[in-house]
Order: sequence, then C-alpha cells, then structure tokens
Amino acid sequence: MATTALDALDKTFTLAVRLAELTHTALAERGLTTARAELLLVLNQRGPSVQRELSQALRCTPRYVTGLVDSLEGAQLVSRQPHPTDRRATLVSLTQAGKRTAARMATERQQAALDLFGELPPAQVSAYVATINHVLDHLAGAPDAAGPG
Amino acid sequence: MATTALDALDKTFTLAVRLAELTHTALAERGLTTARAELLLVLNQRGPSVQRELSQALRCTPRYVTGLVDSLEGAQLVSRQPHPTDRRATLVSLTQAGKRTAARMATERQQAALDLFGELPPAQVSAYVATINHVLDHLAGAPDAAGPG
DNA sequence: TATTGTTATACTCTATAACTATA
DNA sequence: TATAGTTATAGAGTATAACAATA
Repeated sequence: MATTALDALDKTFTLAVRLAELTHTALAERGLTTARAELLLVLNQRGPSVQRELSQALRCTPRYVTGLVDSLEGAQLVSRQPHPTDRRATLVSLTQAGKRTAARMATERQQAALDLFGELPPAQVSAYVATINHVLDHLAGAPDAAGPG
Repeated sequence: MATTALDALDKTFTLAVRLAELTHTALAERGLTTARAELLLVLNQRGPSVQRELSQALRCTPRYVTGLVDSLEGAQLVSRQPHPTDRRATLVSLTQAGKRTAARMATERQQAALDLFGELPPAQVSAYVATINHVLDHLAGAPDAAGPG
C-alpha cells in the first residue's frame, strides 16, 4: 500500500536524523566528532595503521587524516611513531587512553542497542533487520533510487 | 538476544548513512542541499512565509535563512516580496519553477518509497514502522540513550 | 618516477554579534 | 524597547594543489 511505503521512508529519515543528532551530542561531550570517533574505532579494529590506510578506511583525503590525527594526538588518544621500514610513512596507534575511549564507545553502543531494541520480541528485531537488508540490497542494486527527503 | 539488538543498531546506522549519501548526491545534481530542499518543502506546505517563520521551521538562525533564500532566489526557485502590513518583514514564496521542483521532489520521494518498500508484504512494512516508532519513543523518553556508532 | 605526509589555500555549512529599519 | 532582516566575521568540516622526503 502506497501510504505505508511512504510512511516507512519518512520514519526511516526521522530516525536517521534523530540518531545523528544524538551521536553528535554524545560524542561532542567528550570532544569527539564522528570522523574522529571513526578513526578511533578503525584503529581499535585494525591496530596501528599508516595514515594512508586510515584515509582509505574513512574515505577521506590524506590531508584530512593529518588533521584528525593532529587533534586526536593533542587529546592524547593516539600517538604517531615512525614506520619501522618505510621512512616516509607514519604509524598511528591508540594510546592507553585511546584504547579506553574506544572500549567505552563499544560498550555504550551495546548498551544503547539493548535500550532501544532489547524489549522487543527477537522475531520483530529480526524482521526489522531483514527489512533494512532488503532496502540496502535495493540501494546497492539501483544506486540512484533514493529521492530527496 | 544481545547480538541481534546490536545488529539492528548497526544496520540502522548503515542505512542512515547510505540514505544520507544518496539524498545528498541526488540533491546536489540539481544544485540543492538538504537545507535548501527543506526550505522548498516548508514553503510548499505552508505557502508564502516570513523569514523568521522559516528559521523556526528549519531550526536555524535568521541569518542563515538569509543565505538560503539568497541562493534559492538566485536559482529563481523562490522570490521575496514586501510584507503587506509589516514593513520590516519579508515574505518568501515559491516561484513557478520552485513549485515544480517541490512537486518533483515529492513525486520522487514517493517513487523511492515504492522502490524500496513496495515489494514487501504490507505486514512487514507495518512491523518495520512499528519498530521505528518504538525506538523513537525510547529516544524521546530517554533523550541521551544512544551511544556513538 | 611514484608515494607518504604536510604546508598553503579555499569552499561549504552554520553560528554569533553588531547594526539598520521599522514596530 | 523589541523585532525582522542584513552586513561582518568566525569556526568547523572537508577538499585540491603544490611540495619535501623517501622509495
């Protein structure tokens, strides 16, 4: 039914905006932005990385990674070391504080997931994920299908 | 089950990012940004409006509305008229081209909704919307519940 | 000659503050 | 004195281009 499909798209946008606002403020409280937090998470997953790798993982320019690492280094969440074999490259790794921050973000994300979805019957959550997967498949297949919201 | 809740949150973020990217590029192709498109949609819903009203509707500063209206006026999608009774105020309304653009955006949004959700059984779409409503209710109740993603 | 990171520069989005005209 | 809009300015996020050191 047409009305329901439009409802679904509208609600999806509403939730997206709401989640973006909340993550933005939650991160801002500890001096982080989305890009900086993502860099921490990437380092947490991959371990020490060269800046070029980070720019590929975050899909941003190498120049921008320089700025992100500068600010995170200033906050003592990451540190730069010379690359052991390639003297052009810089190795970036989490400090102890950076590891704690990344771990805490992971914990809070888990807690938020439980707060938001934990009360629902597992079948409903599975159906929700299945619906999103369907939408994502559609978007992957026809990458220009989404109109403005 | 814990894993499923986290999956649901992750998928929600993935979809949000994907939809944001797509709307951004779709709007950029016709020289629009999210804020400019929203202004057109607000004018389409409310009819001619004073800039102060627009700044409240878009939750941005009056100064920023000036810039948005400047650019949309430059694109001949909106026009400014003197307010009939309050000579301090400016009335902003859609031009014919602006009306066409707003109408086309509405049509495309409807089409996108059908593309993305139209194939699914109505019951699944309803359950999806119900799930989002549950999450939105939770976010409204405990506005700091979402952790970083 | 190609690659890593950086300095220099610029553009977009958005905000605050000070100001003008009007109420 | 308060309100509507604008000029001036600023800051965050992100990009491109040119350049140095190294491969």
